[in-house]
Amino acid sequence: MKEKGSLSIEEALAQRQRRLDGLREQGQAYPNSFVRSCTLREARARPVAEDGPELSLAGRLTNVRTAGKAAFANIADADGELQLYVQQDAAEAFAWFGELDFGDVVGVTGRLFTTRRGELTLRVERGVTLAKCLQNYTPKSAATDERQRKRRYLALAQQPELRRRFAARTRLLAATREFFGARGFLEVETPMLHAVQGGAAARPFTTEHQALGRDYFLRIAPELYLKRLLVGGYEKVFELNRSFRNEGMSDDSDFMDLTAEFIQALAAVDWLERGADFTPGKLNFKDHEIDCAAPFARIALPESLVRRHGWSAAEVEDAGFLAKQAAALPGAKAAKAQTEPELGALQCLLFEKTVEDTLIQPTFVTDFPASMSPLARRSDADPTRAERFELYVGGREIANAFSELNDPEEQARVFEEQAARAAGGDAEAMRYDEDYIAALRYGMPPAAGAGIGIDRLAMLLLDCATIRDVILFPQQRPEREGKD
RNA sequence: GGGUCGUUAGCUCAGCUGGUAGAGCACCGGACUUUUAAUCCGUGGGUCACAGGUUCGAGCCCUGUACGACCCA
Repeated sequence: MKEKGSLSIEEALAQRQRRLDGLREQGQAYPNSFVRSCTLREARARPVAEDGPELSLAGRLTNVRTAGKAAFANIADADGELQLYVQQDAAEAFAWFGELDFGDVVGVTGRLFTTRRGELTLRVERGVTLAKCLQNYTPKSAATDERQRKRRYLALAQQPELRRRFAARTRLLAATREFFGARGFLEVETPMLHAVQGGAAARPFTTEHQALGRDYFLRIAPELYLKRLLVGGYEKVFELNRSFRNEGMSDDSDFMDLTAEFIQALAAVDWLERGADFTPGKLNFKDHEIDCAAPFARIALPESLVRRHGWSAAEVEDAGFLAKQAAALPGAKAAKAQTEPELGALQCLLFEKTVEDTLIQPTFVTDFPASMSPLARRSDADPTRAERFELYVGGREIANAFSELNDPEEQARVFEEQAARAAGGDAEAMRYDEDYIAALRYGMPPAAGAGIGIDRLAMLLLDCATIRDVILFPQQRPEREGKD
């Protein structure tokens, strides 16, 4: 089936198809299995001898170099790569090899030898096509970032370093579990579908339960369920799983958010701050070197505004003054802040808009307004403040921690305020959760808890500028059909 | 949702003042039995995102649409 001239992409795909048809005619084109002697990485440790044992190896064809009556090729498996050598003397294997295309998944059998240039190579005696690649597969041409995320499987197949990145992410998850496990925390799973919106300030996705005939929300946080478990007698629990937020996509947030949320009874928030000891030494993130070895900086939220803008301590506690400053900011939130000037909301807004980005080195931000912390315990010293901190690294919030509000009557009042905001049109406000109040009324021990944004932590550790680079299948608009 | 920029071969990109489409790599054919981003020789490959408009003539100018990137919301 020789062609004159070169092939258009359509013709090249048709040729792959014809070759598959040929395999079908010969028998099973998609063999049930292939028994390999070892992985390609393991093969590199095997003894090399022309009279040595036969090895059966498998992988995807990544490169071919023909040389007349012989050919060299490379195959790659999950974590290794090896060169193949096929020569015309092995007639059957040579003929089989001639029908291969880039990207085919193959199994080969032969003996190892070392080439003149010192490259460990398998001399192929027999070969079998395990899965024909019917798509264009051009390993030497780099695809765009966008395409790589949409066809992640293709990018993964062609880039071992990308596979290593996601393997590193998985190790981060395992390390997180080990960290909590070693400290006596029990991993739990709490509901993904919530009947009542709560646990965080965010707009949820809604869904419908057919049999129950009512709407549910994809959870925005597991927090209220973890606290129910403290009422149930557990003292240390954590959950490592996703929450879902119905918000715009950005470099910092996917709509799915992987968090490690944990809570410990009989602890206060300062325990959490002392516990942030599992970080590595120095990190390179974007253009910054981040030093995680030194003690983390610590600053009160209002003080951060003083330092950033040179405002006085009195001014940052003055809602009227802050409203004027907020009005100078672009955007709808600023406009909203003007119509509803609440001191805590203004402090948080200005912090978020003007300070957050500047917190490159690890920094604990404390003294969040109680009004913006509906599930946190108020400070005994200053009831306008919550016993809460957030950890910022690389200009992003990595963790949010606080002493838990366990007074059912105060929590009920807070829920009423939240419900009133919701009724006023605030889509992110919590709703009154009767069952949660009922649980608190049985008595929840004092406790402290936190949530760590694992996706963002992965960005830091792996030096990725966008969250889409640490999520295997990030949310994307669907690719248009008909394009290969 | 708003602003800016972009969309040309399978991939990455050129394309002048509006004058009938280019390169590298990939692919295909030929040579080569230890090559390795193999090398050498050769031939193809295009609805210039889509739809209109201006013009003797549009990849290029104008309008709209789709998709994407960045910034803002």
